[in-house]
Amino acid sequence: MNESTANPAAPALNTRRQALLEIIVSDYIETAAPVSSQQLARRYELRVSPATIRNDMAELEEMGYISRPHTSAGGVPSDPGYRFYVERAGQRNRLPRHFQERVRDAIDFDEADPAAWARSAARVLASAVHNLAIATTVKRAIARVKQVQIVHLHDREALLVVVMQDAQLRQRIIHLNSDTPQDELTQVANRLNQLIGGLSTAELRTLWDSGAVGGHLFTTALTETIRILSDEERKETRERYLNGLGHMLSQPEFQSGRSAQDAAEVLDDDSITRIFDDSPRPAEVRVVIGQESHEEHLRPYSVVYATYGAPDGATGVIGTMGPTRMDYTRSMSSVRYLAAFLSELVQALEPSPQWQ
Amino acid sequence: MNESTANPAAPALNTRRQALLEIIVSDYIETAAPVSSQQLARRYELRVSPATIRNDMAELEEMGYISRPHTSAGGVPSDPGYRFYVERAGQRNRLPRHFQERVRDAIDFDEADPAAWARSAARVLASAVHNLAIATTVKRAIARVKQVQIVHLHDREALLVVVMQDAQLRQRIIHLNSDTPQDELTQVANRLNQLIGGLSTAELRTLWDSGAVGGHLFTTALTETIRILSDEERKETRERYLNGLGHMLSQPEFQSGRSAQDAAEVLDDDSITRIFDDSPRPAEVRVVIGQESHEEHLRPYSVVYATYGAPDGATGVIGTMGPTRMDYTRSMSSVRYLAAFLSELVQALEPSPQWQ
DNA sequence: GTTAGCACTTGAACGAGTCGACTGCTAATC
DNA sequence: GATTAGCAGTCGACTCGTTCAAGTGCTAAC
Repeated sequence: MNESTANPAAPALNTRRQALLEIIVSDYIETAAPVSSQQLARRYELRVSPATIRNDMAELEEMGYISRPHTSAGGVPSDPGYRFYVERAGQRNRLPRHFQERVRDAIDFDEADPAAWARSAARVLASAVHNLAIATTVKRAIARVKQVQIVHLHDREALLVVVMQDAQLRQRIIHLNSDTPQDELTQVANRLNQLIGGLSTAELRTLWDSGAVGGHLFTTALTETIRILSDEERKETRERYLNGLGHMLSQPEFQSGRSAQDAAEVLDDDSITRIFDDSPRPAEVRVVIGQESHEEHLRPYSVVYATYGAPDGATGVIGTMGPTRMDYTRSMSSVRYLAAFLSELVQALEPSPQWQ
Repeated sequence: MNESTANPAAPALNTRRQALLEIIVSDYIETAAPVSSQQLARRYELRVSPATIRNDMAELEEMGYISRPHTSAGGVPSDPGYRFYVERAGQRNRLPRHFQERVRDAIDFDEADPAAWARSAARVLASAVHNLAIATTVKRAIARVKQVQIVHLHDREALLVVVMQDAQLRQRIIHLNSDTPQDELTQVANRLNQLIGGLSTAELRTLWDSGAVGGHLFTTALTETIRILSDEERKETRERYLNGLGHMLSQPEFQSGRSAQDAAEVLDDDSITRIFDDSPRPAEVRVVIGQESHEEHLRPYSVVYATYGAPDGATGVIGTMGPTRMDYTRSMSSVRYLAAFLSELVQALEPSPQWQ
């Protein structure tokens, strides 16, 4: 990205002030203390005096990029300041040390278990960015059945297992007319499989409407399969894995003032998941800074997240949440890398086109 | 339970002091403020003067049941004081209002998904006791396979789905010699099922050692099935669902002093799960109070938990964690009820004896 | 064994005073 | 016109002393 690219939405700033703003944001991200003109002059080779910096900072404050806790205090970036920083420096790659190795060690491909992948990914991400991390399992917008299986439980109950196109499993209990031996259940399942393999919910409904073949058990299994698929499309069935709230609460903003309780409540409600609903296309990392969020509860925080999965296939979300003073470059790099990594794994579970 | 039953491990107390101690503990649980002799005299009909209460409280302090934040402050129960209270009042049934209805509304039997049950149970429990709640899915000490299924993915990869005796599903990717059509995969699965239905890990190993029938695919599937089962027995595969950290952090002990960060870190590490390892037999509710815990990190908290599931079958754990000043009677009642409720659900998934 | 009375202890709340860090402004300088 | 030195002014953080109310511990009387 070109150094001189300015945030299009923001009022123009001369080059020195742009550079200064970037330094202020990055210094504040690092130290968590309001940055003063003197410190800036001392720590960075700016070749101007503190007084000049003060003038520039007054200008930045005027334009809304920074604010001051009180009259005689240093500058603290405001949301537009962070936004400027993200647009300007967000594409830089700053993975934490040994991040790739850590990811590879933590995630076991052969498990074939998107839930386990998501859990591990959240753990690695949380410890890399020192904030809360969230990963969801995957889900397709359009569910297709691949195969079903009916397993005898006891008396008049059996377990219907549905393997979906993206290799995810779902199960329901079905109630039978009479106690039926496993052989017969398997027969019905096989017959069903020949008819419904690869079908979507809509196609299954058509089949059902056509009053298809088969007795009571066949019909029940078909009905329940349809119900599972439509639940799958309607409900948010993706499992969420959270990790690293402790990391986040160790940030200085929670030591005094900021309520840890509010942060904890975010875990239990669905604000985060709702943010994720508006998911970017794969490979794009999205950043929502403080007040930019539509979710009331998330206003005090920033969220960095990305979609992973197969294009037009099963997708999940991975991201991190923390105070607006978070290390955006590191967070974006880590999220980008993990999303790409998980995408590869998930795509390996997708059926290849010729078997579709 | 007889009112005069004293905690066997504790030094003897006359009846009035026992009653006083119970009142002190229950008052402190309710108000979270050190209880003074005057308040006790005013609020409860004790028929003695504050001075007498002071003498009794001095005795209770001497014996370690209560302590004082500072010289001129009221009494606060210490761990043995809570223990006394739990032994004396723990069996009383004090379910929160409409608790049964809330449980029934929240938990959907037909989903047949122990993970969904555990998630809902944790949510209901957390909001009932206003503390952190934890529920795990179930797991058998000895894993048995019920049925397997092999589903084509693409090229040389297939998905091995294992339905276990307790209706739980596990999956792994298996690598094939050559791209094999679904029909053939199903055939192998059927052949396998006739041999291995109901077998334990040990029995599967014997079968494998006998150099059983079948080609490469058959052997691979058998090997991976064995691996899944032994992982199941070796690893802690139970999924944990946590809920209500926000409730817990709203308790007054976290408003000032007590670190919310420490509490949050408990979520990420395995202290709680390790406590659960020492699981009581079903129907027994276990209470671990503060310093009684073997887990360093859990010392500042109390945990109330119970095992649920089928006797000698699949078991999980449900419990709640909070500051030592928690409502033990309510917590124990709620946990007891939920454990019984979940046990019923899980037992419905167990195979009936004749099909074993 | 119980109670009244009283001296004593202690934390919490409040306000005044001090200190240090930093800014904003003005006037001089490049 | 931009930059800089110098300086008065502002504000939070910290400390110290005071006051106040709550509650105990002890003693002597009942």
